[in-house]
Amino acid sequence: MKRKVTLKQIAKELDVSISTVSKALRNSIEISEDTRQKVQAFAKLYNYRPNNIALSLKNRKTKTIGIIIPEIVHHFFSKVISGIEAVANKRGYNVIVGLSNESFSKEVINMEMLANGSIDGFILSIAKETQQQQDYHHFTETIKQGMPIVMFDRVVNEIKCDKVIVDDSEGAKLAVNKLIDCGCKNIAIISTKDYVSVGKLRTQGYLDALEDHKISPKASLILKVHDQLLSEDHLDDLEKEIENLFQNNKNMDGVFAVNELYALTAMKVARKLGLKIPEDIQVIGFTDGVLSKHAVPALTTVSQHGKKIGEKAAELLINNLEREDEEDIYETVVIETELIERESTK
Amino acid sequence: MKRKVTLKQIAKELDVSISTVSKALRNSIEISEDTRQKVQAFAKLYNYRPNNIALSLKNRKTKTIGIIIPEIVHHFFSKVISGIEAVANKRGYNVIVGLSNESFSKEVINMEMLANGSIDGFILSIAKETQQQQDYHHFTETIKQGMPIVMFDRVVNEIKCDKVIVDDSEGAKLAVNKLIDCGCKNIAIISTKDYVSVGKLRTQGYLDALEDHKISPKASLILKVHDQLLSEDHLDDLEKEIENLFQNNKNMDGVFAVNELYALTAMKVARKLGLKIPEDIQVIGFTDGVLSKHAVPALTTVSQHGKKIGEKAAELLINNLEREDEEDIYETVVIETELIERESTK
DNA sequence: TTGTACGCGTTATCAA
DNA sequence: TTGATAACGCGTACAA
Repeated sequence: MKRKVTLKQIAKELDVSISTVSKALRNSIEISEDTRQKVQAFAKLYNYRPNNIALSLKNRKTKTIGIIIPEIVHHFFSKVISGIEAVANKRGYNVIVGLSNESFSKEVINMEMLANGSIDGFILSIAKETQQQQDYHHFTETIKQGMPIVMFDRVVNEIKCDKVIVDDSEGAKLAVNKLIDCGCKNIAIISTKDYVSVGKLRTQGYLDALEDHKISPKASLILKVHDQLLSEDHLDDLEKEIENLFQNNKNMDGVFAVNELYALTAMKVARKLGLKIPEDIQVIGFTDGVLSKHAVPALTTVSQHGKKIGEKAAELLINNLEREDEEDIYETVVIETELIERESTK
Repeated sequence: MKRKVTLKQIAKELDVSISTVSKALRNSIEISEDTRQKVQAFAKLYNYRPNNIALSLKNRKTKTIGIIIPEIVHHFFSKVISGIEAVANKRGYNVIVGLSNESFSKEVINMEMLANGSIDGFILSIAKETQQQQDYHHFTETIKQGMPIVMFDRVVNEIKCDKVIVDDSEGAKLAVNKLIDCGCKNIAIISTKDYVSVGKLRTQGYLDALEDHKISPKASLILKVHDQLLSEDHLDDLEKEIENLFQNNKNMDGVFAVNELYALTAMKVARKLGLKIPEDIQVIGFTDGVLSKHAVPALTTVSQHGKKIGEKAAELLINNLEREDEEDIYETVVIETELIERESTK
């Protein structure tokens, strides 16, 4: 087992100085053709590669991007990562991932670990717990120390930084308008508690769409699910809540759900109650993942274009990192949502 | 925007030497109570944290693990990552992710980038193209340079390193036995071309199970799909191939598919042909992802316990990294598969 | 054409 | 009790 070869070792072996080796490898004209060839041959033989860590230390930049997301086993976040990764690699950056598991403290710890020199900047989506506690000091601290942040999807307005979002309320409107166009009169929404920013915004879009059509919202048609129910272990409880919604609103003929799981569960309940989709009740979800595509019937959804979000976020971050002038001009990029019509609507 | 504070700055500010500061912060008994307090207070005020990169350079270890996987938008791989991440973080390691996109060259490039000092060791699953070309020099090179590798799921026997696998052929047997027990007489397998190791192994398990029950395999019941068809863009072609399978085997009453997508597509085709599941035909898939759980009917699958695979892989790697003696004793850990019975079987 | 010295941020060793 | 120095690996300005 031979260690990675360094400049020093090559220098010693060839009986020249370290800097000669360094220059020779970088094809400096200062070095004679002769020694250059010799050094390069030797380096090739031993498969020399400059040590990234040493370069990072010297250049005071690591060429790696830190990503903090709440959860990786999630189609949307995976898509975003793959978008970030694609752009990052193309521009010579690596990607390091930290998971917050929706926990505030894990988010803070993870960011601290990475902020101490491991990365050049962050791309992140905020943990639910952080949104709930509204404690954002770790973001302000990080930014103050000169490390840029790009937030996506779940963002916080108070923090000044680049952001990539989808227009959640607009996307929701798109969905609800579609349901109305398809003849639905009593449309329910299955959303999350309000502190989850996207849940709140999508609910707003739902209300706006109703208002635009002069339909007055009914409280009983608005279900704000406790988000613990998103976990795999509480599927039954989620089902029960949604079944209540159905039972309390016998005339319901449309459902807009703020994520795939809620939508699929709604379809399941409907089926159980003997309702036909889309004949008796139409369903639209948010987030275009595999579940929607392969559901039966295939689910009409609002697509967020996760990969594009990731790409854009990476671009913003890297542009910022490589910008010469140190001006703080922050952008908020809105990625268009798109209604993907499938079989769960008429 | 103030830069991260360094020992040097603290030293200058307090008019002491760098090493005094360093020692004071590490509670060295060499330092007087007085200066220790002073330094610590100052450090706290300015939120001093040692620079990871400098530590890495000095200690010649980075405390980060490199992961190379073919694809992240995939429930199984996401699960594995979350398992790795959990163990890694608990033991003070970070995780850096590279995607090969099933491409040989991307796999090589990604590994080269990370191997040059950025990480202490690899956890990886091999790209399909690499399996096809059977060019493994980048693995041997890496290992030779003293950087340990742990392979999972898609492994290659020729390389000496730790491995975490599921017993693919045993899992497949489990599934096919179940189908036989449930009364199936004509069981098809939908697999991949043989160069994909797991496809080959699962096919072997299928054949073994048949043989155990003295059922002679029929060539027409064995479909080896071109794996480009796994991509989202070729769903229609996949469907067509599977439909042919059904048409050519009218008496087929069971299907074992080596992944979720093939299984779901089989169910779709069955439905299209008017076959009832599980009454007319029973289906079992491999990989227990979200698709299986939320399919209609819910799919019986062989679960690989992806998270556990990741955890085990991380353990093996870190144990290796932190082992004092430099012995090369490599383990191959087999994670038990488990048959999760749902509604697609009787 | 080649080599020396310095600095990136730390820590360990040894000297004061 | 404190400080100077070397070392980790690299690149570069400057000296020889």
